[in-house]
Amino acid sequence: MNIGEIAKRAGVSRSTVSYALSGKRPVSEETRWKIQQVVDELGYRPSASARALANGRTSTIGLVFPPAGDHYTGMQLDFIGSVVEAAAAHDYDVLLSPSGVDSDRSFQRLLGERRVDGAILMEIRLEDDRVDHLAALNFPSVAIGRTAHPEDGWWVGLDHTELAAACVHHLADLGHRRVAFVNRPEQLVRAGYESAHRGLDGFTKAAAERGLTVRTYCCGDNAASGQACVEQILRDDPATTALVTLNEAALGGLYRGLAQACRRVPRDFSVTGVVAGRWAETVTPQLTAADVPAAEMGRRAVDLLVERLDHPDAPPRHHLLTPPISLRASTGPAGVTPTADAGSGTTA
Amino acid sequence: MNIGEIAKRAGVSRSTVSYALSGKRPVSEETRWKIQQVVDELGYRPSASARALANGRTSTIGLVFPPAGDHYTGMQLDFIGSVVEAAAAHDYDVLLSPSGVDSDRSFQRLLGERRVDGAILMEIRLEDDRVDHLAALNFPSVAIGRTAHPEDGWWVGLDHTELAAACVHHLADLGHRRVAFVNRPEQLVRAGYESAHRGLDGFTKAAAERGLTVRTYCCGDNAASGQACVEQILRDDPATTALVTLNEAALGGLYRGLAQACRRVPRDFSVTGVVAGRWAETVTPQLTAADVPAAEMGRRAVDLLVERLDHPDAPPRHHLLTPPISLRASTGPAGVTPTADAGSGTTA
DNA sequence: TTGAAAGCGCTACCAT
DNA sequence: ATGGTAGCGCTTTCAA
Repeated sequence: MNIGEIAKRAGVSRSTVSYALSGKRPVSEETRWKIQQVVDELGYRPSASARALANGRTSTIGLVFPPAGDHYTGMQLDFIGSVVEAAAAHDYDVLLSPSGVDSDRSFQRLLGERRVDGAILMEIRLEDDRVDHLAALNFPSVAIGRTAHPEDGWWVGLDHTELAAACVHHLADLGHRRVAFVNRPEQLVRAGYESAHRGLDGFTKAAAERGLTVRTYCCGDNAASGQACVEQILRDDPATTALVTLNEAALGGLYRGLAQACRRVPRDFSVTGVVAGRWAETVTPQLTAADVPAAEMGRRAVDLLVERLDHPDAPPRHHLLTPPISLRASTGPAGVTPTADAGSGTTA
Repeated sequence: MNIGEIAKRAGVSRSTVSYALSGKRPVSEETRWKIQQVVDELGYRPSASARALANGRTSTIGLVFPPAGDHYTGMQLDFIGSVVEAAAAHDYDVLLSPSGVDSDRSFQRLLGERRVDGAILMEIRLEDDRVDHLAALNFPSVAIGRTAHPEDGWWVGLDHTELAAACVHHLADLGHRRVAFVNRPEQLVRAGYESAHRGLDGFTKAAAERGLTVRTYCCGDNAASGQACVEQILRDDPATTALVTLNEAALGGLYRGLAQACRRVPRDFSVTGVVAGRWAETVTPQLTAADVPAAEMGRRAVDLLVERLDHPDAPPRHHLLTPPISLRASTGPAGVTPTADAGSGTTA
């Protein structure tokens, strides 16, 4: 059933039906009522394809996120959820595109076939061909994260440098002198992931500033890798008393590794990092961490995109967030020097 | 740029360009080459809206999942991820719709405006108006989960009854006599969530069969609720020595509650349930559980849907999965009767 | 092997 | 306040 059918039954022209429904032109009370009557009776809804073709807008935004290498992290889930709900609030639907790079089929479809009015990009790299490509096309998009050249882009990001530094200062204030850094997987670091690089930077600089002895590690996005990573850390330097991590998915494994090495948290060993709040609260003891405000970021990204869609020539806007560290239960004062054999007691 | 432009530059008609691109009609080698040349040069891609309007297919499938009440669980993430990737493999895009019920705006848009060729439904209720509605319309869809009347539907589901029963038998075999059941939030149970109901059924029947003393609880989808739930369990019956849970998101809190009540897992207390594998592995000790094969289920759902889209009159198909329990480290023989004061030692 | 043209269902301009 | 109609860009019949 189409608009012509409605027009016929209501005894008016198709354009009148269109206007009555869109409200883009005044329609007499009586006519409007008659049309609404027919529409309700038949349960008519205009075809999205036809409308998109006619007015050039799809009322859909694309959400571009990388294909699961290993799998997805909880934070990604939070982003997806918040973006979808924020978009729904603006009456936009969300089309998912698992694309890590510019050349992915799905990404090309999104843009080339004009399936969406705008896009939100996740998992930004410092040099990101997707961002560059969209910028070159002046295609409306907002990044969750920022590249090495964020000046004139649209994005909402986290100040990972600052956050990682805050973690270091927190630990240093507690007296820790030998601290490890647990990053995302090496593959992602090599790919230039923003959070991994800026986080590492912030950690390294702050540690130097405080005169700490540090070691840095990459770690797979899963519990087993986290456990292995802790074993490696304690093997490399049994005197390590704390760690900072960006790797949410490894967190459970990090805790397990510590437990098996008989390092009690936070008595013998402090753990902190940058992690979405609700995941920080699932571990015991709960993680003291800079809480990634994923829901807020997703919402803001959508708001920014909608603004950009409504005002094609608006100047670039962005939000850089620096959430505070939430003090929970995983950090404490550095105790007496841990005995070396506590470290060597690690089980395989 | 449109197909007419390509036709002009290639010196052929628009229909020839269309056929050259779709391959639905033979085109001379020479002509095809010329067209491809122009297409590549201009980077032409046909408009998805125009194509959808012309041939009635959007090459998009809808993924309907409930709006985050509290938030999303890890399992939901796994489903979303696997559905998106499986769809991409079939060259379908995925449109997300956060709709709990039939009447949600987003759900109505999906169907009424014909934005998608078919849909995959998550979080099925025993009586689910979305499923009924789609069935009545004969709209191609596949449910992840099954209603109370699954006979002639398309779905891929988990045998929660069997799975929960298997957990009970496992515990009973280990000598546990007093076992608690930790379900999803009461709100979801009331709404009729399939997994919550069938799981509870399976638990109850198997426990009766084995002559166990049981108590059942509802629990919010987060760590704090899990912790509170364990406290309640030990308060209600300090002699409880094991629990079965379907509540993945509460798992960390369950463990924490146990730790704070000084019940060591698995020495003093056994924990098991139905949980996606990778989440079972993030807790310490790792959870012995029936692993929800989320990735496989998502993939199968897409395969089923694509089959249904390709063969509109194919008879209903479905998959009922019963994954085995993966023995990890959270269950053990029931020990000596726990002392009552271990329970009363619970902190608030 | 190719072309012409009639839609697909809607929007929005131009009339009245 | 309303109607007629020309597109939007593609697919697909019908003809040649």
